[in-house]
Amino acid sequence: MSEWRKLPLSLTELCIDTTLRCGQSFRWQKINDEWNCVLHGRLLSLKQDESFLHYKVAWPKSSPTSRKSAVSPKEMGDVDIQQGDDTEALIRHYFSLKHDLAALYDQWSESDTNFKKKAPKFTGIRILSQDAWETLVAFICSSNNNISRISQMVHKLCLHYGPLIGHIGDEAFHDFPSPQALTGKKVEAHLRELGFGYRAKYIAETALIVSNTKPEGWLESLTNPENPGWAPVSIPVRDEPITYKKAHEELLLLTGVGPKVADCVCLMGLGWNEAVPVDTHVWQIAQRDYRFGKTKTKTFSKAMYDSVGDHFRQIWGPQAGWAQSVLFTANLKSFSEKAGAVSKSVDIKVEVKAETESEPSFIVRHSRKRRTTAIVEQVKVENDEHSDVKITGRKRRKTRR
DNA sequence: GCCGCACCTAATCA
DNA sequence: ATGATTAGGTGCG
Repeated sequence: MSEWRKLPLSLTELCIDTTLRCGQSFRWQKINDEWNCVLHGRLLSLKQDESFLHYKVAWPKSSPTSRKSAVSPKEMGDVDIQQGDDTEALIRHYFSLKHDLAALYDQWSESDTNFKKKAPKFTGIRILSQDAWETLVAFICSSNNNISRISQMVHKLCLHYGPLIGHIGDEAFHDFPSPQALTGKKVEAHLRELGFGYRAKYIAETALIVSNTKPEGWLESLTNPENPGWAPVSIPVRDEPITYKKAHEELLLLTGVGPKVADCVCLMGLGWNEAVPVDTHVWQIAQRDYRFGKTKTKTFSKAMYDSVGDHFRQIWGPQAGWAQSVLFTANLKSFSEKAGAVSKSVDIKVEVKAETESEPSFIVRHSRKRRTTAIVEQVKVENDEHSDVKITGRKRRKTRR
């Protein structure tokens, strides 16, 4: 393993402790004070202080034969002499360091008072630029699931199907398996045994589709050209230039990929910064803090999904996905000061809005020209979350009914 | 297009 | 203690 190297970086620009735990990547392991993960064929260790990100690398002794595409021959060839340079570039790419995070926080705070209020306690949260295939599979695992179990599942995928890269102590570290590695006949049954549940089928089928029915580099061809990926893959030429909408749409054709998973892949794996994955948490945030009302129906329709994303893109602009991840993290139980310290929102009564309030309501437009169903009504919320009541003492509790 | 339901699993809640 | 609910949803009818 190389010696420690360092990169000047403030905690405001990047906080790895938050960014690596907030449900973007499920593969980093914290051992003592160091974060470890295999990235593009090498074992990377990170630690951070106020002014620097420290890193070191370990390459496998013999090149892994199981995954040629993971590491280019060129990289493997001269790692001995220039691994340091290459790895710094990888880190800058992985953490999307080309974007000025402080400037973005300022911008979002200016256009959104709720963001301005929540963000100061959650600085340094960035969107990672992860491998598209890994992001796709990890988020197929995420449906109806929690971070802890998703992490276990992803770990099992690497352990059983990914190339071994190195050890830390007696712990083995594997890279993420290629699509081809997951196309075996017994993969679905095996994954079920490993506790993947109904997601076993989604993963096996998606691996088959990507590996056998799509041209080489198809997934990568959905990448935002402004934010190219790391791995040097040759990308098939497209008829039309790729757009966020098009990438999203193509991902939906895969098994186990709905709008939410597609947006996770767009945002964290394909460089589409405007993608806003709307999950149960983000829906809660939209209802509690952005005047989306409660709905009569139990399930969340595609129209509602699009409506929430569009609203946030309107407020936060072309990097809406980045802003979303900050509020998302602020809303995660595991990140609130103490479990239960987060006040619950007041129960909102929703009646179909009778009065024409000054506030616009959210209207869902059908794909054609008719504006029809008002699915999401704005609602008057007296949200003391937003009031200027100051509570200095201990946990505050909201009024319950 | 919308809606409700089943789906694997494990932890947490009432 | 045990059933319901929740956890970063999706496919199907």
